[in-house]
Amino acid sequence: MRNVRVRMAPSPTGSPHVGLVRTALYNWAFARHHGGTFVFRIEDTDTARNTEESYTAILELMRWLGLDWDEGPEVGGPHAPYRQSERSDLYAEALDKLRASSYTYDCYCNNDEVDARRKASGSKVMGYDGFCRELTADQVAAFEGQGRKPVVRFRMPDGSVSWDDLVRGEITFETEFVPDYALCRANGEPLYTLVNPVDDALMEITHVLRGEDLLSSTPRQVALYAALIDLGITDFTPQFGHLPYVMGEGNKKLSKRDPEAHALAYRDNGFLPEGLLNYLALLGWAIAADRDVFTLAEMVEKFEIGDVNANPARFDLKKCEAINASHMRLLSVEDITHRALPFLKAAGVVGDPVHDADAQLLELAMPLVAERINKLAEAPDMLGFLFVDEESFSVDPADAEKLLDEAGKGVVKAAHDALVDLHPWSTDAIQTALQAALVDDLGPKPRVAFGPVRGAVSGRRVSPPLFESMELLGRDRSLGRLQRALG
RNA sequence: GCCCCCGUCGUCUAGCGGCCUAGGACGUCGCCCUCUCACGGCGGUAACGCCGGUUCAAAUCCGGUCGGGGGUACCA
Repeated sequence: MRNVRVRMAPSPTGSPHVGLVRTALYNWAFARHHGGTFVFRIEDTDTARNTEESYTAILELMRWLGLDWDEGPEVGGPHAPYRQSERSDLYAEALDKLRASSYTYDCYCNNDEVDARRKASGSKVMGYDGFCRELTADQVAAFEGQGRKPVVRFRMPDGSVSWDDLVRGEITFETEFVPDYALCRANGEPLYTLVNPVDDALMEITHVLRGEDLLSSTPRQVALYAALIDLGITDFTPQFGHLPYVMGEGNKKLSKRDPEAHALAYRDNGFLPEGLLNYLALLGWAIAADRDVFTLAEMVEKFEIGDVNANPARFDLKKCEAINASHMRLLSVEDITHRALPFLKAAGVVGDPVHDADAQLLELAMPLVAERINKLAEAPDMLGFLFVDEESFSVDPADAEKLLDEAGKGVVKAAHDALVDLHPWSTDAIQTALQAALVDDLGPKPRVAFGPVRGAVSGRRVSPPLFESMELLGRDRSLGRLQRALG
């Protein structure tokens, strides 16, 4: 078999979509599994819709995910450049060859004329009717005389076109239902229909793994490939595999309007790239009957395109979070600390750069929270109370109301009294003292007894373990906060 | 309308003729653990769209039907 070469070819329009990530992942995993080449190409021929922001976001996304490409923007390669906007001469050349052949013809029709003819003929096929297929020189002269500029149309062959889809098996289209299509605009600008197959051919792409939405354009490409081969532009047709959609709520494709659709938002919300990727991999593929959590390396080892499911998958944020949480559990405390740092800095929990004292405290505190957060972005809320200045410290108003009523204050007072002369100030000693003072003497259930203390000290109803937290906070600050809660 | 794709628990899936009174995961419900939360443990809930056919035997193969999705551009 020829060396595997696959590509991801996004259009830089809008904010990158999770469906794009899934497609990129499958291509990447396929390439890595087969020891092939992963090409990254930017399809920015539609100048009206492309933006530089989107282009930058896609690169940033790929880098964050760790889906490295062997050829493409910023890394170059033998088929550079990899942005279609910089490859115009290549398309012009291919178009010239096509135009000089009988595979295409110049077409002078406009939409209204085509519509009118269809209405008159009663044809059920919607697209172009082939009117200009056999124009005489006189007819061409007449159109030119009217100042019309032609588009170049590909002449679909008679009969049928079929291919063995890598995920769906044999697919056949009768070409009577696949109208002749334009390869470029009348102003000469090449269209996707030309540019995409030509680049795949030039870049020697062997397997085209793309979204199901391109399924119906595949017969056109297969037919075009025959022409490209005949014209010596390439010498083989790639294999195609059409991946199922990633759906949103209801029965529609996950759209850019859905917040879950935006890939970079997962990074900003504290997801791990390995968590997102693992979840997305599950949308259409399974590593085993009884396993959901795996590493990228394991995926590379096991990924077969033939195992990909053909039916569309609904995106489920809950499961995505659960898979992410599993990956959090796989990380060392040091790793989580390192990765949570940007979130802690952004929230102002620690400074940037981090002071030595904060770094030390973080090292002690992180083990307490690492296993109780499911996303990195949850770290600041859990840790903030340890780092905040006493002047800025405050108890969450809603939690204060629940925890620090009259009874709660009684508990806090008792806790303060029990701890004021405590030595040493250690987790064990604090726990023993509070247990004796609050539970054994006053009698309430532990959860009732420790709640108000937790609120007074951490400022929240939910916090890292109380006694450990108080040890880290130190005697003065702990007692001070208890005192404050009483006032 | 026409063409194409798809159809297993609420969701993602395993299943590729007998191992299936259909397995796992998320969700959900109950219980346990417990200083809160999270983790963890145990148990429950819940699916082969429908109708025919092939076969000793069908979730698995075939046909039809219904349902969902996509395409039908001088968008990609």
